Amino acid sequence: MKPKKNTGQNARDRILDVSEELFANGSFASVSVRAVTSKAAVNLSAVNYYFGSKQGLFQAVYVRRATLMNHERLRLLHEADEAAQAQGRDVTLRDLISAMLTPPIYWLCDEDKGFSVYIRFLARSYLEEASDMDNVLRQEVDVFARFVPYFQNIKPELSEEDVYWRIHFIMGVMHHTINHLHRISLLSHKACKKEPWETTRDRLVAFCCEGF
Amino acid sequence: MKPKKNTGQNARDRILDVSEELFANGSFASVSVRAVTSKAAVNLSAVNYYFGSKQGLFQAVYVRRATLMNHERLRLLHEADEAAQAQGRDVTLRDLISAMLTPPIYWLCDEDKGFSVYIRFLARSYLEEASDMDNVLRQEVDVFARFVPYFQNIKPELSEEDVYWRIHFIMGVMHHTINHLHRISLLSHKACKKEPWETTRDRLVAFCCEGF
DNA sequence: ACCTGTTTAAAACATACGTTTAGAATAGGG
DNA sequence: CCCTATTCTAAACGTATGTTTTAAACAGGT
Repeated sequence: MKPKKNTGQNARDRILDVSEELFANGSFASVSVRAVTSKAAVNLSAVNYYFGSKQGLFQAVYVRRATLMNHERLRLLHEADEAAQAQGRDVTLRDLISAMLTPPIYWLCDEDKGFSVYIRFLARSYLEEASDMDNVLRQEVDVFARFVPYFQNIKPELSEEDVYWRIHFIMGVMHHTINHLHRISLLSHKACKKEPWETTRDRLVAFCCEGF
Repeated sequence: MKPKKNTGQNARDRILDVSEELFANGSFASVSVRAVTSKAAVNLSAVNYYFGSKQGLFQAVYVRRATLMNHERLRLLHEADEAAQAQGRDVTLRDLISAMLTPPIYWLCDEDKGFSVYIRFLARSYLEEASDMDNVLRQEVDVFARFVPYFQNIKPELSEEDVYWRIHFIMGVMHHTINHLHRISLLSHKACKKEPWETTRDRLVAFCCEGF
């Protein structure tokens, strides 16, 4: 009768949290429903009860926080846009790329919240053949489409195709960093140390700005 | 008694070819031994006979062509180095990055050979938790280590850490392109068309050169 | 032909999987 | 308190999994 019991950590949320983490570290097929339910300390059938199927659970994990990050990106874009207009200048390339990369990188390195896990989950999802991953991507695609006119305004000589290719490359740098930040030390023959997230973000933004 | 029967397509090779393709399109856990053997038209137990286990098969797929690509990279590096020395100049940034990216991108877009499949397999392997993937990566890491002095020679102001971060970013752009080339159209709102591999390579190299 | 090592075949094994079912426990409103 | 909808539990179902076993087929050398 009542719409929802939203008191702290009910079974549903616990399942989402746990499966978010497991899906972030392993592929869809490699994570079993039993692993999720046992780690979440709920009954095996809870997944099917709340989400219908394992696939339904996966999509629920995605949906839960997807819009937040993209809204944050658009918020940063508008913020930069208004600041630029106030000063009677154009938005800078750095503003745009920073607006795209700051939310995920900030969340990735923010160890307190569960967002860090979600970012890794998201990056991995890109490789998941889970049938409707194309639909899942569409939201992010639409957000980036909003950035395109700004890019073209700054670099009018670029075709739309050029812009999209460069955005594609930026996503590549971002995803790779998300997926392999934990072994950057190995990949660099121990040359790279742990550093604050702003430093990592700045490296990323600098590389992408120049590349663009 | 005889060392090996290398006549064309024996069962072992057929298994390797098929599983290479399946592992390129799906995660380790999502590809079943039965799917491999049935598609390869061999008996179910052939995988365990030849490779000991499913894991053994996966590593065998990796090992089969891993050294080739890295040798090709080093070959291009030496080629550029000698050409530069002959003209009494330094190797260019473009030479270095092109040497890293040309082999995988060329193979990726070469539809005749099975290498295209392998490149996608490789890119996906990076996300596989298959226990010793860190060892698997080491070979590629070692190859890139050979590039580092050249980069530092061109840009002496960069620390070793800086160089490795930039190489890391280049890998990101490359892997992302490999993994998502098939849906670049979707990601770009249909703005990006199919194009010859050299064009794609040049986009990549240009982006990475500027970013570096 | 015989022997020897290699390869293929069919069947079975034990376990893990996602999902379903039927019923008990729980909670809140009347 | 009773009623109803929701949540949770335990057990089972059918199937798919990786691997093992046993033996047959095959090949090449002597």
